[in-house]
Amino acid sequence: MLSKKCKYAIHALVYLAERYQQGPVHIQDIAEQQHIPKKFLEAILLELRNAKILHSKKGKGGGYYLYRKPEDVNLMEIMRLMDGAIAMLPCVSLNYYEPCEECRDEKNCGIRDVFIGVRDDTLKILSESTLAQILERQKGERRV
Amino acid sequence: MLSKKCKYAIHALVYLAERYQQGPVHIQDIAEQQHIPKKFLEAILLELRNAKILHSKKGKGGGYYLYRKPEDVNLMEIMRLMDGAIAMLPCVSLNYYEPCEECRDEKNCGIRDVFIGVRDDTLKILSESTLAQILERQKGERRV
DNA sequence: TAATAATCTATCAAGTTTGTAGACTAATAA
DNA sequence: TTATTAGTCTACAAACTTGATAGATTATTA
Repeated sequence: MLSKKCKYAIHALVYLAERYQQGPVHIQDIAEQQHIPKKFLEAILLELRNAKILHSKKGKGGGYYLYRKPEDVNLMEIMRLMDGAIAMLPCVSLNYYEPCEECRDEKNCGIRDVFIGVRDDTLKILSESTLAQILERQKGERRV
Repeated sequence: MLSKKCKYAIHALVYLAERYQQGPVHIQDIAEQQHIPKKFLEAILLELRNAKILHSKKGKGGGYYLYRKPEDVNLMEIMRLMDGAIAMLPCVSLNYYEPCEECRDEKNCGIRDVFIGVRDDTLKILSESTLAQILERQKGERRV
């Protein structure tokens, strides 16, 4: 399950993607519209800023805005940033690999094979799911 | 990530699948061989028993044994039993559905669509991954 | 009926997640 | 230059979840 932190991050980013190239949006605004505790959101936005996904502007008229194009930000990256590994087992994680304590013979582990498959399918979808795509789908569905 | 509980369950079941139709195996044996805290394992096996995946026999010469054939026990069922929902968002879970607090318009949610895709791919693999298959792969790989 | 091994209840320690408070810093506009 | 605005940073705490343990009880079998 995604953490609340990660869900908040995704919602905030979609919100900012809708306002791409329309100047800085301030935290308060995002927090209220997306029902996210402001102080918690601050920490999240800061992380996204450090990851070069967002930029910020201080002072009056300041706020956060998307640094990259909405088509260049995908859910794989966001989820790794917020929640860490996407894989279901540490021993199949690409970015957060750790050997399984239980496992004494990783190469001959039949369980591992299953989760390599799950990981690959999951990463494929998540890496192809960009903010632009999410916006596109929402608009598309609204017309129905 | 899978919980330790779930990993323990899978390992214990694979262990019992290797000893299918060879009489009851007692907890102590499984716990030692798979390096699982005995008392914790007790609770896990009990749950698996209540789910009709295992049976048990009390008294001397007693223990646990697989109730169904190894090809009739898949990881989807085990994971749901141990960890609950497999989906990454409550609003796309088939067995543990809950509306997302954040979401005000579930049908037009572009985020949701992504995770429906992830869920479907994941469930497909997990439901096809049976204890028999896991054993098969391990044996196959050992020959190499 | 003694020994064995599963069953049940209760509890606890540790870690993680979520949320809050307040001081500090940079930018802007008057 | 100064007041105001709004992001930045540090620290913390409540709530929840996970992982693990202890001990009494019950059923079975030799």
